[in-house]
Amino acid sequence: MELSKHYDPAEVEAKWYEHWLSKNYFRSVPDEKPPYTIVIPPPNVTGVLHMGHTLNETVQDILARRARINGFNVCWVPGSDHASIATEAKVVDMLKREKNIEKNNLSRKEFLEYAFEWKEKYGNIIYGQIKKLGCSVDWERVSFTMDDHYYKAVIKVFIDLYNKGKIYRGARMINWDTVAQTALSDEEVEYKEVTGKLYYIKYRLTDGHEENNFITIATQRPETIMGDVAVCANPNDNRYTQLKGKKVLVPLINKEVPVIFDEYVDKDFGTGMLKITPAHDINDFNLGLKYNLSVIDTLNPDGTLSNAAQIFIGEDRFEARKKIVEELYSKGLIVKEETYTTRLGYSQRTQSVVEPKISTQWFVKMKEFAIPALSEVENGNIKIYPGEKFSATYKYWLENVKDWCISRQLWWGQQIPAWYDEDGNYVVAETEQEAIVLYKNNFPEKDVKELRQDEDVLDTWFSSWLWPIEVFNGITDPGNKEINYYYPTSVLVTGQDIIFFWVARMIMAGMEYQHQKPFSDVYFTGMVRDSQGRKMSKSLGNSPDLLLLIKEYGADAVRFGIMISSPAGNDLLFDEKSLEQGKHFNNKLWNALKLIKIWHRKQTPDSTEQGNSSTFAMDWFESRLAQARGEVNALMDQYKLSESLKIIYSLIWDDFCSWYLEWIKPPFGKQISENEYAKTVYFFEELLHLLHPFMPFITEEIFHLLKPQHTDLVIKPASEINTSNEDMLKSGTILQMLITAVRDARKKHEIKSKDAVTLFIETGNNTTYNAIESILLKQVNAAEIFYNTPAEEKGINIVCGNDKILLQSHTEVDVSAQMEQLQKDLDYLNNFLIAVEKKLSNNKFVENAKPEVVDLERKKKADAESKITMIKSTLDKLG
RNA sequence: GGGAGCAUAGCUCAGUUGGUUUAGAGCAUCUGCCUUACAAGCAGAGGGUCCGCGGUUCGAACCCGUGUGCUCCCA
Repeated sequence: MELSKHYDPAEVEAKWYEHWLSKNYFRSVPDEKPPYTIVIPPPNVTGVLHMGHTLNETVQDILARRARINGFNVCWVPGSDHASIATEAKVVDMLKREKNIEKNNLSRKEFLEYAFEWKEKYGNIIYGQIKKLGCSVDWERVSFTMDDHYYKAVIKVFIDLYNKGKIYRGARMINWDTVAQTALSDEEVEYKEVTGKLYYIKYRLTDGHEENNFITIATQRPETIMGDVAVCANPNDNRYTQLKGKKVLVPLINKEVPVIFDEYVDKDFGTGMLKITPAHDINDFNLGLKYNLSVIDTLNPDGTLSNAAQIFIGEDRFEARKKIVEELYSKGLIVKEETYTTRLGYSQRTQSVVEPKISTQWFVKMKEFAIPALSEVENGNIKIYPGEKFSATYKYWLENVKDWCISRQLWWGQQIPAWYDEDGNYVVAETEQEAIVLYKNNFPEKDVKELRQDEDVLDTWFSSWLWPIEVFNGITDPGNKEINYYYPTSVLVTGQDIIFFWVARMIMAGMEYQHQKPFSDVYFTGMVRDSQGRKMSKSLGNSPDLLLLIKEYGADAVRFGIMISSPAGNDLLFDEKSLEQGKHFNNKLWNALKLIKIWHRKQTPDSTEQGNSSTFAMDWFESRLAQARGEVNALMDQYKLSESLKIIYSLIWDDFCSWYLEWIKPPFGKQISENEYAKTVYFFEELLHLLHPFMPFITEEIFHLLKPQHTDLVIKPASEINTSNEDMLKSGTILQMLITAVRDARKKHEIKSKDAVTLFIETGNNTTYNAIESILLKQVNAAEIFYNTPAEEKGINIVCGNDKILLQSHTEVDVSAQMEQLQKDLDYLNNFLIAVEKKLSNNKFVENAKPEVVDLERKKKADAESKITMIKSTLDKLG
């Protein structure tokens, strides 16, 4: 079969993925082998995979494929997340745009039908991308956080925690998203620094009717003055003590409110006088509780002013601010305004300014959950990679954790199983029937036939925190065979940005319901940025389309590119150059295959072997391979994936292609022996196996093109690692250094590669040269080598290690250039010798340093001295 | 404002408990090659005040202190 000039990934990748699926290689059922379990961090069904997902899934696939090769029963569970707020927003938007339907005009049931349609469409897009990328997930286990059993699990957990007293309902200051019109948890608020204005507003005192009898209060939010219920100063602030017992009028609406005193007020901020608006500020709310003040909520859920505001009713809060400022100015009630830098909270999902709001919501008590979640990480039961960076953050959050607001004023999600009567009394139960029974028991005096279920749904994270358990039905069917086998999972691979949202809460849920950690290791990937270090975002347009990248470079090259530039835990600066590097690597592998296939047609019996040189090449590479495999294993165990890939890349490109294949290559017109051929094929297979987790498609393809196989690479067990022979490795290095030194000299003296040269080598290391001689001859195009024989004519002098080489050729050599080079070497060595001698002449060093360190310095000294002698004698001869 | 981390070649990063020659890799750069697997290639080369300052030590990229700059998390 004729192999094409360049490797073409598209067809190959589709073919092998189909094949792997048809053989059920990714299917996992519990058996006697040790399990290796990964649950995918479920992508939101809001859209498509971005580069962050790509990095994540690639890392997981590498770990999964490696574990599979290493004899584990690998189970990688795919799935997606219903992403309550984000998806509902997208569906609402789509309905409006495409169908001209307002959510308000739909029933809950109708809306959910549209939402499920959306989920089908986008869920499938995501799964298609995961396939294209080559992910070895078990497709019979696709899970979704709104699957029937999953839904039941979430409800079951809610009821359980409520009954345990760990969930409660109450009015609290929460974060309100005026666009999505729902409560948010503290974690869903992002703070940004912005420049605002501080308005100094006059509040008139009620007694004494003189015009200028007023106090001035600074506020950033003049639109909330209608919700003021008091003004407050520090009791130690002498400027205001005479106001005790007085009242002031709120501007524009002329409402009378008292002046109160509390040490909370900062005397130095603004005028030292604070307006108290309990409905719109958490601190004001707390003061309100302390002094028994009323709460006047002047905002509607959509951020417009409510009836309670009395003026500008229905105006948006920011519009209202402008108009109120105008009106205050026109009435002479603003003293001044200042620019002021402050931090504002924005909704993670809608990017709107979050409104602090008093609202009755459901909360999870977090303090108790935090204790085991913290100790599992602190006692090393769960290991975080990279550790130092995130353990402290994790600990801080858990030690300062606040209660978790879990109710959302949305439809897309698990509806809260609380049932209310008309007076607001409620019970918590899975079904209405159960609720009625419970209700009759709890409220025997009432006669109610119908209860109304809570309209709200639960926070998405309240479902995804059960992910590692419920994908195996661990909540709905506790102690079943699968959860017992697969749990705890082996590793969680995710982004550092969801350490609190998800990682910490999964540990909490795991400890609560399985009494065991959900995963042994957590591997945090960095964030994917563009090559200039900017975050990838739609607005910047710097987020590439995964499928287009795969089309252009192939999935293997995408995987290569993203992994080679992705140091553990660090952000990844995505650059298509690295994908190109991956594509070139594909081509390199392809060409190595082509070369070996050419040899295949021209084998001869073993008796005509190339002799010592091929034996050396094979023995050396055997050792080099063993060494590299050991390094890769050690790195992989520490999740240093990028470094592992670099080692494999260099092993294949440099050691195998550039050195080994050239060394074993038969001379022009000659043929390779059967033994040499078989060995070379074996090496290539081992290399493909080592690379397979990173680049699964091309490795499987070449593995099969190399020779007829009884198995597929994807499931072929890894062979034992042989020990590497240190002497052999050393000899290999000497040979490489010699070749490079001679080639360098040839180039510097412009000796054409076609001109054969003669080498005179002065060395004490004849055994090594015996083994490597024919390779050396071939690699530097030398006709002959003489050992320890004085040369009659002049030539180019080269110092390599402890040996001296004289190179003779037909080309006229430039003596001065040679001397210059030698002088440079001599200077370097002299300086080096001075440094070593200084060390050795220092008594304290000789006395205090470890003996082996001192010996090493002595050896360095001896080495340097002998080299210096060698160079000097050469220079003398030349001069 | 509180906390954490980082600073090594033009870029992105390695550098294991302080001593393996005067610090390594990939990419980029420069030079020479269409050499019978590969120009998506081969061969070779250049490139560093290890952020500044001070300290500990016989010895510091590495440990300690301090300054500067950047990043992230939390309020």
